[in-house]
Amino acid sequence: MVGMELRHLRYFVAVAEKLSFTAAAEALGVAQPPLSQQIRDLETEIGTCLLERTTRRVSLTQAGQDFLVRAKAILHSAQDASERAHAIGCGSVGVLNVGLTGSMLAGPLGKLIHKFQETFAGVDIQIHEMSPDKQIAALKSGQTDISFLRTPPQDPDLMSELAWSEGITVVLPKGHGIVSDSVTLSLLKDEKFVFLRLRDSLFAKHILQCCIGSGFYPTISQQAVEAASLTSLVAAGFGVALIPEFVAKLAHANVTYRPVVSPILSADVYALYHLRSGPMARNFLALMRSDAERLAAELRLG
Amino acid sequence: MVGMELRHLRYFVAVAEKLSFTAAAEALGVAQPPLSQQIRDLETEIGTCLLERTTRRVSLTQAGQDFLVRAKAILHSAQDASERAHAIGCGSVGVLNVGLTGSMLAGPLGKLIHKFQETFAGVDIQIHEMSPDKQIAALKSGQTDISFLRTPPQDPDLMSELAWSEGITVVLPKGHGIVSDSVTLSLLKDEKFVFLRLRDSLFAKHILQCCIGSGFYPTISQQAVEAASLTSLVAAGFGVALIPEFVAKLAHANVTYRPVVSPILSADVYALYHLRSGPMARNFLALMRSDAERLAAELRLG
DNA sequence: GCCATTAAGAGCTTCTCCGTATGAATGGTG
DNA sequence: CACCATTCATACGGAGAAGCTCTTAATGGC
Repeated sequence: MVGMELRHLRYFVAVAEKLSFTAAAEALGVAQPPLSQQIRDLETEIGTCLLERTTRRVSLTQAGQDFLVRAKAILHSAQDASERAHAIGCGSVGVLNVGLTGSMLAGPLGKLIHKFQETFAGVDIQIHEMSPDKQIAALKSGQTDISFLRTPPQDPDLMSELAWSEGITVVLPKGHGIVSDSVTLSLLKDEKFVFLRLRDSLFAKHILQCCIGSGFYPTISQQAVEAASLTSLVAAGFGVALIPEFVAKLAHANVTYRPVVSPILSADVYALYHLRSGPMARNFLALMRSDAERLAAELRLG
Repeated sequence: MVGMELRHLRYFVAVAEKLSFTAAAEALGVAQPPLSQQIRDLETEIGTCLLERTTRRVSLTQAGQDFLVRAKAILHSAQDASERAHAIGCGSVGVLNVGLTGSMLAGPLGKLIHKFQETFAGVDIQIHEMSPDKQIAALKSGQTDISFLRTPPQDPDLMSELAWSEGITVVLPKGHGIVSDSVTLSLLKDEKFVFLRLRDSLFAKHILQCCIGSGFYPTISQQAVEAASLTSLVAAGFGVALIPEFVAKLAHANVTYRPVVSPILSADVYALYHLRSGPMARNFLALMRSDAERLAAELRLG
């Protein structure tokens, strides 16, 4: 005999619980002789009798009683391990680490995460707020599974996919001279601007390029780290700011918002994931894609 | 595939720990192609990939990492269950319930139990003091595995075996007229006797028969339940007593002991055990037999 | 670009697990 | 008391699975 197998345990447990070889054989869907043979093999392997049998009665030895408990536990563990691995393989169990910047949750991501948690109740979503460069490093090291950025990096290990597009909104201090419902970028060329810190924020660089594209280099009066701070700085009189549409959802009493209608600016958000990202990230992306219509509709509504 | 087997787990753990099919195959003593096949079968059975493999590198998926931990635990449990059952089957692990009367430990039984505990360190000996009839009931119900009595009962389920023989000692109150080093039973025919309660004690009945056999019916002044009480009653002046030799080891200041030399009386102690007693009881009996010479020598020395 | 290494596939062999037929033992019943 | 029914063990043959050898495809290093 080369070794004990789970089949031996399954057979033994059946016999031990029925206290009958014939009844156990029927329950197992095998004939009685091979069952007897397998039990015999098991006893030989272990080196002790597990069952006392006469032709009329089957009973457990002390060793058999102890082994029965353990065999059942082992079979249960095996079943559990199999189901668990399957669930992890399907992405329906585990921890999904999501990297994002603090200002990202104001957009559609919140609803997406909520929907994902409803669909995959076994998955625990951990949100990690971090700066864009940290996000990329975390993705590459495996600390996070998926990340949301406004500008995807060039990296052969990382895949990027457009998650959603937002319009860009200008934030004006209350009582500002511009009163039209919408503005053009060039209209703002003489304003002072509040920017996110150009060193850190790819989004800020993008806005800067848009301004240059509209024929002016913006005067930057102040730089901030957190996107939510921009609105407060505008309210404090430091100038105006260009922010992603959904960040403007965070209403502020002392400012007014105006959509930018020319040029048509977009603040794209990309989902980033590793080439060998797990099934949970794939599920998240799949849900995101299937949810694209809802996001698009929400975008049209503003 | 009919079901997962421990073989699959053994193979998977080998591959997962070596991160190489060829190295794992060599370690397992099988060829590489069947190993690949078995892993593939396992993945099909579970319903998810456990290993990511290229022709140059093997790595674990998340599901594989989780499954590896559980598979190792299962294999360990199986090994442990097997070894444990073997140990119980050998009688080297478990609880041995010994029934005896309180006065029995004064003899060679103490040393025997001590020696058994040294030999079978995994066995926990539980001593149950109870009256003879309770001992028999306990044996038959399985509450005890082995019991020590001075007269074996007639019962088809119970086996008895002579454990040891003691001489019989007469206990005299200090200053008693008999001063010779040894006495004959008939010399005591006019004494008052302290007996164990005849209703309970088979030993007392035996002594009574011996007296009758020596031509007199003893005058019983008092009956006791505990053998150790006999000596105290003699010291208190209730008469003389006939007790097993080893009980006389419990010295008492106000009495003297004299061996009975005629007739040669013996107080036999029998080991009782159930027909289907476990291996621990068998081991105990085997040790008792192999120890018989030592006991006999001790008996000769008195 | 070639070679070494590694995993996977094909075909065949061996082993073992299982089913049928049969035997032996025991407990109940007429 | 003998018979019968039930139950477990044994014997043997066949189907299927596991394993081995040979070979192929793919990848990383030189």
